[in-house]
Amino acid sequence: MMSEDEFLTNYDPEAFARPSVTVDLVLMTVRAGKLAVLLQQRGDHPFKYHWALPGGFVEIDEGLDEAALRILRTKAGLPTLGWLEQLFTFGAPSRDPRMRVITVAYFALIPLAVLDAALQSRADLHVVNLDIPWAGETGGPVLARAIDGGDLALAFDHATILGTAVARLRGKLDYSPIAFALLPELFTLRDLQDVHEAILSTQLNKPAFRRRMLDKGWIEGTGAREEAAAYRPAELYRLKQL
Amino acid sequence: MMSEDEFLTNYDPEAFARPSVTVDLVLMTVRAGKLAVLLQQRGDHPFKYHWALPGGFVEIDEGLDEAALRILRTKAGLPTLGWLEQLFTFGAPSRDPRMRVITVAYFALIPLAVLDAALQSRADLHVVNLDIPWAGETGGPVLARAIDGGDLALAFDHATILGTAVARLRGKLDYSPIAFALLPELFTLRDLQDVHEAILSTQLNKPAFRRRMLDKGWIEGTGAREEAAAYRPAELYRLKQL
DNA sequence: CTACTTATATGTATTTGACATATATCTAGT
DNA sequence: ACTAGATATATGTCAAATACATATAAGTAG
Repeated sequence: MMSEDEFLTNYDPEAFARPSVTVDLVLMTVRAGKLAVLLQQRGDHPFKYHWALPGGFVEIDEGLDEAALRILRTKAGLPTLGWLEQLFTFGAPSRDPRMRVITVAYFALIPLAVLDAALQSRADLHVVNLDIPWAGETGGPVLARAIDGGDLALAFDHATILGTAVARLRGKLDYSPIAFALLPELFTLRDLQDVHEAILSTQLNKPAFRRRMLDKGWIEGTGAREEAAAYRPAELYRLKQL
Repeated sequence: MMSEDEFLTNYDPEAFARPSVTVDLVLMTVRAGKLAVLLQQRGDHPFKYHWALPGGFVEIDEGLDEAALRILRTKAGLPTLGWLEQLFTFGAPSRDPRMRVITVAYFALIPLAVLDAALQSRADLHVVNLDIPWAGETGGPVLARAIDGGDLALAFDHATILGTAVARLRGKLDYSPIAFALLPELFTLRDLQDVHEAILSTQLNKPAFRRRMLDKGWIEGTGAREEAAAYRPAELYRLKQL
């Protein structure tokens, strides 16, 4: 019997069937107090007219993070962004009916304003609301909702990928500065709380939230105040630079 | 220009060079109060005589978890075990000098006694102590230490993979029942504390640890006591079944 | 100038975890 | 038997974190 090392040494890359490897991008934002995600509607079989995450093949000389950034650039015209991390790798043999595709899912966050600006010229891409039928970090698939509240069919295992992304986002929310990737450079504490509430789908106590955020030491006041507020304007904060 | 969908539909699996996909297994245990991992010494180039994680190719019709379980079985003769989860996917183009290999790392835990029993007939596999040169969940590569304290050279990017595994283990320790995968069915609270201290590389306060563990509601006393204790024998606990 | 609304600050109770100390119970030896 | 020694187990207290309630401040709109 051949050892692993011998096998590797004599391995002929063409000798065995190999899976394709793709990167799929879960690009999330908060819109009107709800989590939303960037999807494109498929025009061909399989899953014709279903909604899918933007994705693409990993090239032979390209790293995974690199591939994710390339897809972000070419698919959505987005330059740099605040948050991008590897999420999970999905590789069930049947997840794509055409052939074996293993996909490394990535997880990105961007403020709605930036995303909308980049999508001006991209009619194929849509920002779709998420409906999360579980609380906390329970996990499980999520639903995508059209503007009229209708349930949008998701392609492949993308409902599961989206569920994993939401669970990751919720889990990291209070021990990492992940929420700031969804806010502009200057923001009020109410803005920050709105983002947290959208992600968690819960109401938070205001004074407790304020103290918690200020105690973490991530943010600093600017002295400036928001403008065009209907009532007392709040102070603008910014993320502290290391 | 071809759309993504058109491209996928017309995609010829043989047309483009594709990466190989492997699964690498970080099988950890606690030995004499220290974290240790299962490694094998390579006999051929590249990284001849360096130490490597057990791993193997993902077959074309095989899921990722399935591949990890197969490698666990064939590499180490281990049947079922308490904990197995996907860790992270490593895909730098240069990580294997021979060809492009993307590896999905898995993370497994097993009590030392079970591991030792399975390794009786496997002279190529060794359980090696880990030396973690950072505190908490800082992250970064780790070192492998021979019995005499010498530094063992690790193959490929396996020092980084091991570092990721340690960070994951530490991070999950107090919000998931992960430590019990390193203990036999019956254990004392001191046994449990020893496992925690080995993983965290810190000393823990005994009464606080006891109360914390009992309050979590994961374990239940059996009424039985340990035998052959030098002094007062402690009660044996077991993990509650749902 | 007043009413209204929201920002900001503070007071207090509950909970969680840390450390110190006390009590109980076993073995080993006299 | 009894005692000493060591460890298991229990409790007491304190500090930090968090939640909710309430008070005060500061702006806009009439």
